[in-house]
Amino acid sequence: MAGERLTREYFARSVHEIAPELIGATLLFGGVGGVIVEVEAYDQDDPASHSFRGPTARTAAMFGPPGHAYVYRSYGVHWCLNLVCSPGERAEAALVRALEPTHGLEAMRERRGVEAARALCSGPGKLCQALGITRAQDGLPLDEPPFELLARESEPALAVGTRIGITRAVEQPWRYGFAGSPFLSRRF
DNA sequence: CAGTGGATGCTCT
DNA sequence: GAGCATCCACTGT
Repeated sequence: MAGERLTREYFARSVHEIAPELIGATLLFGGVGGVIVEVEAYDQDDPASHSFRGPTARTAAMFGPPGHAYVYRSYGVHWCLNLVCSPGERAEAALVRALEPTHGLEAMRERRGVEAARALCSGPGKLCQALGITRAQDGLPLDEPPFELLARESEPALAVGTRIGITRAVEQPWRYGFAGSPFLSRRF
């Protein structure tokens, strides 16, 4: 299921190439995690992207080197994890929206306070809570512990749709998913 | 099921 | 001071 490690060099390309390839990859944090089944792409010319208006204190990691984490707080309550991509000088990122839990299910259940496997990581806020990811991981490299990111070994059936929870550039088809997975945040 | 609204904190205008 | 890349509980079918 899990292939070779995705290095920071891997992320030195456009998010529009990388995001669909991430479906089926394995993401672990401290040995806990699973298979990425849903991501969204955000580029710098995108009004919905945090990098659209240029660098700020919050978005510094998104303007940093690719292959690192960009973690931000959402609605004052949740954390959301992005994988920073960059073709040259552009600040782009893939928002990890859902995992199929495969490693450390009991740790996830404790942190989430729910039992059902499909409720553990079926949303960007949920998966950060399940894995224990917070602002403390903002800017950390993805190719070193406690992160572990492994390429997929086979190509899954890909679902494509519009992004969720945004108010600008709503029509861009930059949401990618593992077609038919029961672990998505929403059906396509 | 579908739709609504509250919680909550921080960033940027 | 508004608005937000969310989640959950609650309502009404």
